[in-house]
Amino acid sequence: MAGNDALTIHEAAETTGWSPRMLRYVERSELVVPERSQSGYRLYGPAELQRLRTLRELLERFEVGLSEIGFALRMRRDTDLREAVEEWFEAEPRRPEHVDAADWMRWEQEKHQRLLNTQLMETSPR
Amino acid sequence: MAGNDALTIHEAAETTGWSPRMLRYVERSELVVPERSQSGYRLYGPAELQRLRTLRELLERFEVGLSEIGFALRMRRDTDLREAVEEWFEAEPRRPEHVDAADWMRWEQEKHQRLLNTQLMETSPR
DNA sequence: AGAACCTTGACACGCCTCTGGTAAGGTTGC
DNA sequence: GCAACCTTACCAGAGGCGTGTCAAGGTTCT
Repeated sequence: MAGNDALTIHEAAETTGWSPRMLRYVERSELVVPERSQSGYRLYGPAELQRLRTLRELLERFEVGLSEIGFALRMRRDTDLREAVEEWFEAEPRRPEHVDAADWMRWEQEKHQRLLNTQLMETSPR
Repeated sequence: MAGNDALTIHEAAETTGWSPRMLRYVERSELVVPERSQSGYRLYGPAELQRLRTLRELLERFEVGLSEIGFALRMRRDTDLREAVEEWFEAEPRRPEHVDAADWMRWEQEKHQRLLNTQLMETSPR
C-alpha cells in the first residue's frame, strides 16, 4: 500500500482525529464512505480525509451529533421527507392554511378576550 | 374555560392522539408551544391542534423522531448552523475544493490503477 | 368546600447513539 | 512464515430520547 496516497483506517484515524472505531461508525452513517481495496480494506483518499476533518469541526463547533447530520443527509436525499418537513414548518407562523378561517378569527378574537380577562383578574383576582 | 375554543392539555391530547405527557414534551422541544392562561394552564387553539396532528402524521409517515424535527427547526433558526451543514454537503461529490489539485489527480489516476488491479486479481486471484 | 382539573419535578424503563473493547479470521510487507 | 496490519461481529457502558406514572401543590367548576 506504500507509495499510494490512500490511507488505511489507522493512518486516516491519526491524521483526522477520529478513532478507527469511529471511522467505521461514520461510514455506517453514510457520511463518509471510503473506497475499498480489492481485499476489502478501507482506502481513505485526500477527499475523504478532508471531509472527515471538516465533519469533526462541524460537530464540535455546533455540538451536534453524527445522527443529526445523518438526518440532514436523509432530508437532502429524500425529497418527500424534505418537502414534508418544510411544509410543516411553513405552517408555523400561526394561522396555518388548513385551519378554517372562521375558527381562526374566533380564536384571535377570544385571545384578546382572554388577555383582557387576565388583566382584569390581576387587579381583582378570583 | 368553557365557551372558549382553546382546549386544555387533556382535551387537546384526546383530539390529537398525543398523551398529555407527550404534549409537554413536544412543547419542551419547541415544536408546538401553546399559549398559557393567566394561571399557567396550557391553552391549545385550533392552530396548535392542527400542528400537533400534522406533526404526528409526519413522524409516523417517515419514521422520524421529535429530536430530528427539532434539529430541523434548529437548522432553520440558526443560519450559521444551516450554512455550515450545507457547505459540508456541497463538498460531497468528491473533489472538494480544499484538496490540492495535484493530489486529486494523482488520486484519481491511482483509483483507476486500483480498479485495474482488482480486475486482474479477480481473474488470477491471490 | 370538594371533585376534577392543571402545574412542575422526579423516578423508571426500554431503546438508540456513541464509544471503547475483544475475538476470530483474512491480507500484506519483509 | 511471521508480525502487523485489516475485516466483521459481537459485548458493554454512559448518556439521550420517548413514554408512563406518581407526588405535592395550585385552579376552576358547581
